[in-house]
Parts: sequence; structure tokens; C-alpha cells
Amino acid sequence: MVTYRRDVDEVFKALADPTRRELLDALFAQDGQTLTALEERVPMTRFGVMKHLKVLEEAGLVVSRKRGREKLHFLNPVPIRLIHDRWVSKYAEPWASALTELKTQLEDTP
Amino acid sequence: MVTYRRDVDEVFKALADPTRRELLDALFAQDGQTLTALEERVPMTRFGVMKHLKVLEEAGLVVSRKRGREKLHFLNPVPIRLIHDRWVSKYAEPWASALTELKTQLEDTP
DNA sequence: TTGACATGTGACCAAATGGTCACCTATCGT
DNA sequence: ACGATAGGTGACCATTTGGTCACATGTCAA
Repeated sequence: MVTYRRDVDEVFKALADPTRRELLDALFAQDGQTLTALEERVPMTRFGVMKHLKVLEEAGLVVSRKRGREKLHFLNPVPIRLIHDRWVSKYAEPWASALTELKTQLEDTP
Repeated sequence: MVTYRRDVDEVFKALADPTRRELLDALFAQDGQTLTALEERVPMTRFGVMKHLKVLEEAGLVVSRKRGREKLHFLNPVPIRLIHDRWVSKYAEPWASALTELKTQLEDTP
């Protein structure tokens, strides 16, 4: 089994950029796209996309594979699942709605 | 009902900093803390903490309320729940394990 | 084999970010 | 009233980040 113990911080930082989230969405829609294919999805030169893909790869959110002169990119949802399980779920539990009530009350308090 | 249509991007960006996640954790552990109380939780001056709290407030992750000369800070989990429902869950679904298999196979391919 | 195509590298730049500080206002307790 | 306490503002600085470009390598197809 490959090790998924990459830094949680890297994943959060990788997800913080809207372009990178768009790239993930593009791979979600169609996995295994090349750099030039992804380039067309986003208002940016090839070089910008390359940098973003590098960040995504280092965070483990994207894995790639070379086929001839092309580089195919694949979405890896595991890090997202990890931060979901270890972090997001803690705050997104059902009882959140109770806190929502509290917040509403507080904001209505003069 | 208060409007929760804040920008998703702001939430992701707010969550991208480890100090800010620590502050959220601190509020998760004990809600309604003052600035000086939170200051002690983090290796940073008061001013740095103020900036981080401002980012968290603007993202809607923290709401505050003044009590005399103090400012009380409260965690608002709703934005996290929103990005969970609208974004994270899409990638963190059960079938993610199937993709994990695929990724492993790809990485093992020479 | 040669030209077009897909990707990679390093330098470079502007803007955003994270953090500190001097100074200021407001409120509390006595 | 007065010192101490809690918080706020704006300037300032170093570093990181997002993006581009010139140039270079590897690969395909005729």
C-alpha cells in the first residue's frame, strides 16, 4: 500500500486556490487528461497550469503517468477523504444545526 | 435566517492556514474565547491572531460579540458543512476506495 | 530525418500573505 | 479620577504565491 501520510497542510493549501479546484473538477469529469487538455479548461498559460498541477501532485491529490510525450493526470481523492474524516467531519456533524441556531441568536442580539 | 452565501473560496483560503485551523480547534474545544485567551494558544503576538481572526470572521467561520471591553469569539461550523456538502462529499464518497485501487495500480506500473 | 508537438526548467516579476510594532481608544476596578 | 487591561489601526517588512516567458528536451509522424 502506498503511503498516504502526506501533510494535511499541503492538502488544505492545495485546495485553497480556485484554479486548482477547477483542475480537480476537470479531472473528476474526465480522468487521465493531459496538460494541454487541462490548459484549455482554465484561463492561463500552460506554465501556470503546470505549476498548479505540481502543487496538486505534491499534495497527493493528483497522480500522473507518462505515455509517450504526453503526461496523463489522474485524480486521487484519498487526501480529500482523509481531511474529511480527520478534520471536516468533526465540524460538519449533524449537531452543527444546533450551533447554527445559537449563531443566529447571537447575531440577532443587539 | 441569516445568509450563508459567502464565498466558498474565502472559506477554503481561511482553512489553508494552520494557525487559523488551530484557532478553530481552540474554539471547538471551548467556545466564546476572547482575543487574549486565544493569543496564548498560538506562538504569535496579539496582532497576528487578530489578523487571523479577521480572516476567519470574513469567511463566516467565526462570529463575535462584544462584552464590555472584551470580544468573544464563537465557532460557526456552517461554512465547513457547506463545503462538505457541496464539494468534499463529491470526492469523499465510498467509491473513492475503488479509485484508490486504480491509483495504486497506476503507480506500480513501470 | 525533420518539423511539429508535448512537456520541462529557471529566471523573473507583481501581488498577496503572515507577522511585527508604535500608537490609540475604550472599559474596568479601585 | 486613574492606572491597568482589552482591543483596534495603519504602517511596515520579508516571504510566498501566481503567473509569464525564453529556451531546451524528448517524441511522434510522414
